Amino acid sequence: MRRDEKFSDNGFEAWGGYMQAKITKLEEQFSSGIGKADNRLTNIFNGISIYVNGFTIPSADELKELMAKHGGVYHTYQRSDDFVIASNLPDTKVKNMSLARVVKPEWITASITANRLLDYKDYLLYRNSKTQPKLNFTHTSRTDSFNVHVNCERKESVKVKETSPSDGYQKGVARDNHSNTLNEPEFQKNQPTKTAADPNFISEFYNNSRLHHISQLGACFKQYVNDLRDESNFEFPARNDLKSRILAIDSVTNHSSAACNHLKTIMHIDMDCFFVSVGLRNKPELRGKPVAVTHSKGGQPRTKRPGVDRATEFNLYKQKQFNKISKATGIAEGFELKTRVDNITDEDDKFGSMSEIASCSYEARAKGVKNGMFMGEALKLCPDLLTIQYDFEGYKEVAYTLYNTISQYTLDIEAVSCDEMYVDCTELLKTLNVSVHDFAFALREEIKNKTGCPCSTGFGGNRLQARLATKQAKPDGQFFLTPDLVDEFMFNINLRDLPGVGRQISQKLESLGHVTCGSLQILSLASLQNHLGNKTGSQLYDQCRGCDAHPLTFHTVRKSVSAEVNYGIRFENNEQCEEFLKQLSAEVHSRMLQFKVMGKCITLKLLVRAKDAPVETAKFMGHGFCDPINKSTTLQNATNDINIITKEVIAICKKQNIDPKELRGIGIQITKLDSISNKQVSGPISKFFKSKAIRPEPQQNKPESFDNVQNVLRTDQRTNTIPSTPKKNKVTQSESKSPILGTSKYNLPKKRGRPSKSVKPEVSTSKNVMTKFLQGESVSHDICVKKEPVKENVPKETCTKIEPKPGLLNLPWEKVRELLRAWFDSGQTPKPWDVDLIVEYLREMVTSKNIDKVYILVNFIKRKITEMKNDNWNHVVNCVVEEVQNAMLAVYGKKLLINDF
DNA sequence: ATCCTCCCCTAC
DNA sequence: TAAGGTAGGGGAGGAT
Repeated sequence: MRRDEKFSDNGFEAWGGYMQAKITKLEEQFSSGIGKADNRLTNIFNGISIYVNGFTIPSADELKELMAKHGGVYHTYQRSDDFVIASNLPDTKVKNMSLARVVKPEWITASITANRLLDYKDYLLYRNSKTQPKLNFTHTSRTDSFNVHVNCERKESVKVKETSPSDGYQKGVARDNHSNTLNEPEFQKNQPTKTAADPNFISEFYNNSRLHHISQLGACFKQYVNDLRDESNFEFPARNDLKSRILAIDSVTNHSSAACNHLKTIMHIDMDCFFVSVGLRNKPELRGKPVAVTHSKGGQPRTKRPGVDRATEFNLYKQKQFNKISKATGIAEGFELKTRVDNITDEDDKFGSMSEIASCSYEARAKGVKNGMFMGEALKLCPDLLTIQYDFEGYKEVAYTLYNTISQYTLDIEAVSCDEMYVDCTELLKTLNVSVHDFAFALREEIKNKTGCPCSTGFGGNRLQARLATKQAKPDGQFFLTPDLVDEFMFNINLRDLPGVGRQISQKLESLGHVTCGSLQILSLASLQNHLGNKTGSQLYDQCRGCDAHPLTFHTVRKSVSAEVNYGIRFENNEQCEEFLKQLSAEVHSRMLQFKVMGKCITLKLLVRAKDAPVETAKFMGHGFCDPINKSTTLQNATNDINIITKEVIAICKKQNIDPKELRGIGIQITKLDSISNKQVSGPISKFFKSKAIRPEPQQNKPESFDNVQNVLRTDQRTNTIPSTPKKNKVTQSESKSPILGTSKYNLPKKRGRPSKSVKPEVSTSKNVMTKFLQGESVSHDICVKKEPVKENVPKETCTKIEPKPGLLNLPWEKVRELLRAWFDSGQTPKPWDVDLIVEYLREMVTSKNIDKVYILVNFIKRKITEMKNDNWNHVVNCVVEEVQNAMLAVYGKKLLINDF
């Protein structure tokens, strides 16, 4: 039923009929069996609807029955004689219902967003009010949605009366573990959306934040590559399979191997419009159409919020941007700035949405839509743009599959993000003895089959070339930028497309008259450096010629941990602000535990509404035009103590003397990190042999990857970081390998996997003890200290030589590395006897001609110690290397290849 | 010269 | 409505 006519003041009755029509339509949809009942009910009712008795709508029981009939758990609530509330969302939404009981006429607000619930809430306010506000009804035929605008002065802000726990809802109401918040004051200022003053804001916000997910997932895969390289024996049996698949390709090229044997071949691989591709896996009917992933559902106009002044706010952005460029280049006029707010209209226009597009399909890109663009502008460019929801679980799943696919062929991987990586294919291509094109074809095919998503690959002699090649290859293609092509290829590349050249630098260069690489090649190195600084200048000088000296980094070391929220920050008073700082500190603290780091430097980042900026932001709940404030404290010692962090952060904040009402963004960053295990005491290697005997039941703890899982799979509950669930004991190592999917609902068949080493039963027992022991070792410091000291810790200085000298030879060799890692992480000065133990082990490996393992171990040791940058340890490397080379010369007459790190 | 601190910029 | 996070590199300018 469509209602294009404007409603009069008695429109509520008609609206009751309208809702009835919706219910009827809903029933039709159910009987025709389209989609899932849950979704549709949510869409139609939008969480909650209030029905006023007297209209031709179902009674409470009828409604309950109706909803129950269509599946899902729905609850109805008889709230009073006047009306019935129905909800399919238990608990949190239930809180809203008490509103109906605390209606007072003076609470009517000046302008009310009119989505279902609020329509009727406001109706109720209206009904009880004496002021008789003027009502405007609008109906959007495009989305078939219905808005009501209540035009009335607000007399005072809403205060909600707290109800007693037994009051206000029936028995049998489903509650989840947040039920204690059921009767908390809920309805602030008649605002439908939570602000940061709400107790669950942080987790809810992070659950919905695309940038948060991108960032966390990216970090997760960097760690994953670290872990894989640490644990790997660098054997890649799956290569055989790949090779046979390549040979089976019909058009396999007959020239073998890479074009340039002596040069490196770098591959860059990137999923095509990742979020969209993942979203379309189950929506084949949308393929080939312009699709975007965004929170916005479409082009329905929003109700104007009072106080919003988009023109003023956008001008401020633009002016600031202009000032920056002209200051940097000395050019004061004559260039035109384009910003992404240029094409945004007012809120109540259908092109006024400021929801950001996370990813859009190539069909949408063809019309000019870009990632990061606001929905309003995108709709102008592409009126038939379709939107789909985020699927954060799906992204993890696909990304994990991508990484596992590549890593079964090589671990020379630099993880860029969840959908993108560089791979050094030099050795792989040489071993396979296939052409770049055939390799790329087979690989892309495999990824497409496994994930259902297309990807593109670019190849070149360095990371820059590979990356630009990928851009050329997209979508769903591959491109090999061979050396003979480089010069011509580079000439036409847009400067903006160079990695590292963003908005500021490209605008600067443009104002200097350069848009393409070819053009920039005219500039001298000195002149570039003059404009952009030393490093940036020389990097750009190289880049525009297709050169890039940066090697891939396969192993990353985290340098900072931070958490920030620049959305929904609207505080009434200092208490709310302080409470939020506490919560954010807790978030940072939990991440520090997860990454096992402590930090020395604490930075508080604040966004404060700029003086001239409108109080209401153009973007709903956004931060608007702000002045940034960053203040930091450096502590004496590194810490991960939540109390210290909280205290410092609150102290810094107070010092700034900022009106909490003006705050729009808050972040906490910890830098100058130390690995937490560096703070441990006692030498793990020697200790292990002792502890095996005297420690019957070692502490158990989940493997590190579970932290990642917990954190990344975060749904609503904030997990403490070191839980010990009995079930997790049983998780095998191979299961826990996935940083993402290890625990849970995804029981993806584990296709990846090194051939398991044959392990004898008794060794297996010791392995178990060992594993647990080492995990116990890596429990974070602040937990350790609270526990009763473990026996071995007591005589730590006398924890000397291993008495019944067992040697490392009895251990499975991959365990040796675990042991080594624990040793490196012990934070102690290395003991000579431990060094002897290693040397003896390596000598033995050389004599028994286990060179591949010696190679891995020695390089592992060298890399680890190089990373430590600790002089005490450097001599260990020298000693080990020297002894190993001596043995090598003795046995083989040659030295072992040792890498530089 | 080299380091530290406070930014700005870029990338996903 | 909307969910504008997070990590790393590097420049400017002052302290050592």
